[in-house]
Amino acid sequence: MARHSQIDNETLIQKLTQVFRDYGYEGASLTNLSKATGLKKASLYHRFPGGKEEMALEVLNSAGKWVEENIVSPLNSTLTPERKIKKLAKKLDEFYCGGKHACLLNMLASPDIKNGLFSKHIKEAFQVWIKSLTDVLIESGIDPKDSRRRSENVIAMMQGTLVISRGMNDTKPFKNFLKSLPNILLNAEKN
Amino acid sequence: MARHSQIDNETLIQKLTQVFRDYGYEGASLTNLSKATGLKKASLYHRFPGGKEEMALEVLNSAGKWVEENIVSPLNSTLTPERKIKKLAKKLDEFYCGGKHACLLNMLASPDIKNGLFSKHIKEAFQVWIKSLTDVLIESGIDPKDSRRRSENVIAMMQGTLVISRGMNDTKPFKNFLKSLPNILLNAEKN
DNA sequence: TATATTATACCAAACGTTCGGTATAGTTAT
DNA sequence: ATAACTATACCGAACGTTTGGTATAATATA
Repeated sequence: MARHSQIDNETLIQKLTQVFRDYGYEGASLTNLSKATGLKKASLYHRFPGGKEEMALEVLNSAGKWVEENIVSPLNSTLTPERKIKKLAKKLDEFYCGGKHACLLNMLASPDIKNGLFSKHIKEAFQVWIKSLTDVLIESGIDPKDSRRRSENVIAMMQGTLVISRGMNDTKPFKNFLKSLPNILLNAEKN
Repeated sequence: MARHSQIDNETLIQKLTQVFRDYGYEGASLTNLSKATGLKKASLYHRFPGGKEEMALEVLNSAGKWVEENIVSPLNSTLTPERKIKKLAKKLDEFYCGGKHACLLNMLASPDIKNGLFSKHIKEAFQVWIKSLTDVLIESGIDPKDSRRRSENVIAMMQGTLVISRGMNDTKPFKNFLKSLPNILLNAEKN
């Protein structure tokens, strides 16, 4: 009964995500966000009456949903642990664009932005990551405590290689991490 | 032949460092920096004529020097590899305040701030970290290629556990990383 | 026509930065 | 000894710009 949006919600969120990932919260100015989406400020405020805060929260939620559908859910499927991990690696490569993009959880983690508005989301997101992985390892027969420890290590490696890939302007660290994923998770003796 | 500084250069840089580490470049406002140092904005410009850019660069340089003196140099000493790694863990704990502070290399890594003004420094810093560690492992008898791979993994784990510790508001991940450091570096079979 | 959407113009507040000037210390000249 | 001078450290106030945010008018669709 009215005019059509000139950009659908999904791709809108996607464009916003790119800016928040590359610039962080403070660095993601409305000018940036406007340029990236092709929408003027007023239009952005029409779509997100809550302003920048709402945009960031929606971006965070959207990423959470993507992870739920593409990572967590497959990890809960009936595939063998080996196949799950292979699939995981593929999806991670897709999610982080081969290591070219930083992680939102890192870029929005500062507890000092907006009175820690994102802190809760981020904490929960990390917990989801770790739990999903842990369950797979337990299922594959690894001792629960060891499973948990390995999962935490893997999430740390993921975040760390993303940081290093960005800092060195070279996606190799992240790529290598993905390659070694199955080995680390399922075959590691120590570490 | 002039008035005394009310804050010496070293502690000044130290205070600035805290702000840049907690807020990132864009988040570190002159108001923040002023409050943290006790110097008014104009006074900060007297000490750093180049403004915020110069402050961040000095902070980066200072951190680099600290690492050189407290990390790299001990790793080049005549201690046994085991003792070096133990010392390393202690210094890392000190450097990152037990995991309570983020790493500058992560917080300033965005290639989009100031036309990538910090990119070169950050890249070099990562290379220094990795090379120093690699040399120790080679010295301890580990295959050079393997040494390099392990070192990269350790730096990734360090960055990753810092990210997670911040995101989960819990220093355990970083603390656990420090504890496992000697094992990962010297005894690991796989990963 | 009715309404969802976008564009123009605008705002107060905060941003990084600059400037005129004061306070304090050490040096020099008397 | 002391007054004049120089050099550095500091600060209040303002600079122009950009920030996030808001009216209000124009546009396009149904």
